[in-house]
Amino acid sequence: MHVTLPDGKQLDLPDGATGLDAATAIGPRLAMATAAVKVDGTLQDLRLPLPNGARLEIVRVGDAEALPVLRHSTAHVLAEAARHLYPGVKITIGPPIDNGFYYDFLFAEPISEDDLVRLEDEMRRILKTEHAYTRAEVSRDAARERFVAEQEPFKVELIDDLPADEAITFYTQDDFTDLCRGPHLQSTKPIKAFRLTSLAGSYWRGDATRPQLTRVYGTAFWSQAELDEHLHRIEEAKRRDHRRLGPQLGLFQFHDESPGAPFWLPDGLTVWNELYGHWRRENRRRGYREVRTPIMYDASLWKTSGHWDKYRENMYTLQVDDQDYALKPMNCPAHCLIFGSERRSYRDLPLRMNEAGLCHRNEMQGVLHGLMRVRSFTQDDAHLFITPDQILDEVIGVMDFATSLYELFEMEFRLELSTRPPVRVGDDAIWDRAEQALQTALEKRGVPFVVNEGDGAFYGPKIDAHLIDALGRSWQCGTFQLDFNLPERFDLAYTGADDHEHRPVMIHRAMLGSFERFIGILIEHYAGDLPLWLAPTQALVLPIADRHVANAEQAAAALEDAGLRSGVDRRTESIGKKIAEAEARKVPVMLVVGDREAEQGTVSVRRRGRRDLGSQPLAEVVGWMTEEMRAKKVAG
RNA sequence: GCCGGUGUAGCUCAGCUGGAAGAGCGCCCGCCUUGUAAGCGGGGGGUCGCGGGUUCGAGUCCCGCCGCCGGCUCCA
Repeated sequence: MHVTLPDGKQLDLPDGATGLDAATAIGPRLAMATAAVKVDGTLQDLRLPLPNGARLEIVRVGDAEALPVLRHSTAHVLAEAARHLYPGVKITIGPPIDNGFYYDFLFAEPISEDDLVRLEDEMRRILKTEHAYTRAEVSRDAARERFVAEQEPFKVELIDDLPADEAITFYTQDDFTDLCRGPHLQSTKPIKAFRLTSLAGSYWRGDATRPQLTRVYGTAFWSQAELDEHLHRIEEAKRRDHRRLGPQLGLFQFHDESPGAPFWLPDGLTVWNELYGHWRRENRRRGYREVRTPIMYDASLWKTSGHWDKYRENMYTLQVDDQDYALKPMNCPAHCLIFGSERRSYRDLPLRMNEAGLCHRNEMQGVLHGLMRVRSFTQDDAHLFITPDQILDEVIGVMDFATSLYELFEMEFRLELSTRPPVRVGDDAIWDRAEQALQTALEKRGVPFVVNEGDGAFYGPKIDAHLIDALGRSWQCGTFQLDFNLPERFDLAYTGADDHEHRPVMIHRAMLGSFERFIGILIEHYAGDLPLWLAPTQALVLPIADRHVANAEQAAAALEDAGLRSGVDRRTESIGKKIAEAEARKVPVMLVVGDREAEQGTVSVRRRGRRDLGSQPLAEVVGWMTEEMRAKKVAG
């Protein structure tokens, strides 16, 4: 048999040769450094036989591509350490994840963060000796027998649930054997730079009705330097955390008296209003008409919409005069009422209705997270009432709108398409059409996306857009959902060209997700250094000495007249201190005025994060600031 | 909601095995009148998250509740 190497050369090998055999044939040093192999582009264990004619690539120790292998192997050492230290612990699964790995255990007694140190020490002790990872294919009965004997019920359950045709493999290092698909390193030797980072609860198979496990998170890198850099990056990212920056910059705050509900302070509300202004102008430009609907409704509305049955635990309900009411968790039923309030013609469609709608959802206490997940938030919502023929054009329009917003802020996003679930409403013809439209819209944008088969809502397929926070956590912001259900429930109709009544299709659309969440992402994205057009104070005038205050106030007044948010630092402090504090407040433009400037009729310009840029007439400053604001530039 | 952690001055934090609540920054007052990242001196400020308990004595130990942090689950 033969395989093809990345340089195009063919390598002849005996039948049944493994990845490691191939590496050995190339050179013994390469064989020693092999972590895994890529067969036709997919990562595979180096112990597996190679298929004839495959494209083969050796992935070496030190390659970023093999990091998941290193981390997975490290997770096994963690499990071994846990077995040594806590006899009777039940092991479950321990996969590599984006920035590390975890292993879920069921401990007889709860463990705390102090135990992470003990576990790490035991791992280091194990790693003092090099242990080979050996792979063994075993029969289902033998595998089952082993874990029954070891009293590992979770492993037994995993084996029982494996498809009948799937081979069962064990990996062993030292005295520890785990049910595992692999791939793994040749030995523990490359495991040097690792750290157990945190402890968390998790549910067996993500099911809250099953036993709660203890998850130990860790990470591993090929070198200590890379590990240190990673840990350092996390520390840096914490500085960008909007929950720290927001209160520090006086943007918003939280109070115990209303958990999960942000209080917007004057500077934060300025950011909010600028964002809202941009959003509503863009909506109008793209043919949306803005509405505003109540936040409290009679329960009958939620019975019509289906929320009363399906979503009630998440809603705030209340009784007024013996009537059931609820605060709205979504705006769609309100918009359906508006649509249904008059006879609609096909000539009225698409009818695009947008609302910055204040919604309340009773989120579980443990999931609240700064501005990212709150109980009271303002969705940048819209509903498009359309004919089935308009699905494609409107989906393209919505995608275009949303991506233009993300691009304005130079933010990266990830798109996901969710298709029909097994249980659903609407006939297959319209699902075909809808899924096709979403896919076409995605392809037209030319951006990569992942497909989550069967993950759509029962009422229609959707596209979700995720943005990433400072710590790499992903938050769903954009969501574009087709809906065949609500128009039915609200008995919505339009008169077609044929003079018959037809059912419209609805598109639910949020792009920012909510103003709260998006501003949270913005703060982290810019590390608080908001672009000029969003900055609460755009220019701060800094008098050198008290005698320059009047001059400074004139300058600030002129800036205000030009529509620029400005202020004066009137305190009797050194200019160095005033600058230091303006920098800390993230003010984009600092204008210094002293004797020289008074004489010349200028101001000295300093931009955030930069040095003295020299003096200019104030009119010139107003000119470029106005232009920068109009163009919504992200950096000056 | 669940698991683990955590809560001390406006902020960041120290406070050992229970024995008179502290520091730096901010704030207030005074001096300095200042040229591009923090001038000097003085002063005020705390029901130690809340409620019980143990103790001669609790910031410290125990129990309950609340908030926050890291996750699980869910979602904008």
